[in-house]
Amino acid sequence: MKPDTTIKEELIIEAALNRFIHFGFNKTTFSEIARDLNITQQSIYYYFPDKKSLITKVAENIMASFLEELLVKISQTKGLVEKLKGIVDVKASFFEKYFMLAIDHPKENLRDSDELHRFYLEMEDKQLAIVVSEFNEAIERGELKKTDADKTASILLKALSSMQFDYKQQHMIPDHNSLRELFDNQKELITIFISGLQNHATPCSN
Amino acid sequence: MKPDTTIKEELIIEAALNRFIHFGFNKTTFSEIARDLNITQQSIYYYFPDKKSLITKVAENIMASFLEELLVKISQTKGLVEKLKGIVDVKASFFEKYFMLAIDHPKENLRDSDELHRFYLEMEDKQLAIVVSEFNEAIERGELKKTDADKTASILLKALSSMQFDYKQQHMIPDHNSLRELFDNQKELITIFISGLQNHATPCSN
DNA sequence: ATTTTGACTTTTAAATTAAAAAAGTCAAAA
DNA sequence: TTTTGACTTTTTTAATTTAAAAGTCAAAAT
Repeated sequence: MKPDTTIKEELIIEAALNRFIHFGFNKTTFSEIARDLNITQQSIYYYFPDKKSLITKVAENIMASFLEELLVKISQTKGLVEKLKGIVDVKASFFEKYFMLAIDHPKENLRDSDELHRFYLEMEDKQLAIVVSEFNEAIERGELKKTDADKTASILLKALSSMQFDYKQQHMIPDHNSLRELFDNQKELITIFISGLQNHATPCSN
Repeated sequence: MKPDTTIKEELIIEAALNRFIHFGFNKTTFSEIARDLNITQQSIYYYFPDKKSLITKVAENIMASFLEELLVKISQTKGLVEKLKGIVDVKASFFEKYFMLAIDHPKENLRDSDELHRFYLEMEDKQLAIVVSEFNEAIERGELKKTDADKTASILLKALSSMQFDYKQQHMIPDHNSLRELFDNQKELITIFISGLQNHATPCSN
């Protein structure tokens, strides 16, 4: 049975997340979170030593559920291309839900804490690791010719990331249609890219 | 024979370019350019109505020589992949020379004039057009299977652009080695991508 | 004892203002 | 026709203030 502290902590995390989703990290204050919970802002300090640690905790939660969904999706699909497209789908749904955390307030955006930045890089690493392992499995299945999975996966991810949503060019809020187009392009790229790796593997080459 | 005005105009453009290369558009003033030419800043206004028009003129010159080099390079290489890699080379050399114009001063960077922005988009269009036409010619040569050249070229360029140098992440000045790695990655992507197109386009679905 | 809070200090961000520098104008001189 | 000195206007930058949020702590409440 959960101790009281843990429950309260989770309530705070939940309330914070709700604020963060709508207003971003920097535009959310402790007193706002506290007001939502009918407590005083000082109480939060009993559970979290500072704002950074609360933000980190929230980010960790999101990332964990992201990775979880990713793995579920991959396990539910067959074939390398379909698995990779599945990754795009998961990314798409998370982006639509949490893009405000990436955008935050336009001007503020660059000053994320070192911690958060380290975190972000860690995430990229994990994604890369997942894709690499899928590549290797595809090679074992004979679905893909032998390649330097590390290098190839890294190139693919970089290529996809370049297609990422650019919050500076667009008008603040990403609209559903251009996001859809973006993710469709990513999927198309995956198809061509993997086909390129397969080379003669297709049974119907002339 | 060139009239005097044209010569002087070109001198100003040249001097401005030299300043721009080192300090960017925003950190360069008319009086600095004038000082370099031993004239007063007001004289520049005789040739250019305002700063924007001088910048535009300089940018036009660079872009023109860029496109020129691009076409030369393409005409000198054989085979779609080699031509595309040639494009990367030209882009690389121009970037190394003119990256300051893209970076400018970090904070100032976002406020380029509308004109310059339109210009930039125009350049992207032209590049796309070139790649599309190379795709079509490759198809005619039988080097490539029939595809929607427009769409495919656009996906390739987007994928490549994502791999672009990100001046916010790095530490200001792009170092030669990481640029080299970047452009090598771009070339690798091109190889895989085109290879993918060569056996992908046929409707051989299972 | 654990948790919460009021009263407080410190830090950081936002707004205001003042000063400086650059952009741009124009009539007169070269 | 081209250049310049003397000028005004606009934009940047820096300095100052103000407000708000972050963070501390001892006392009160549960």
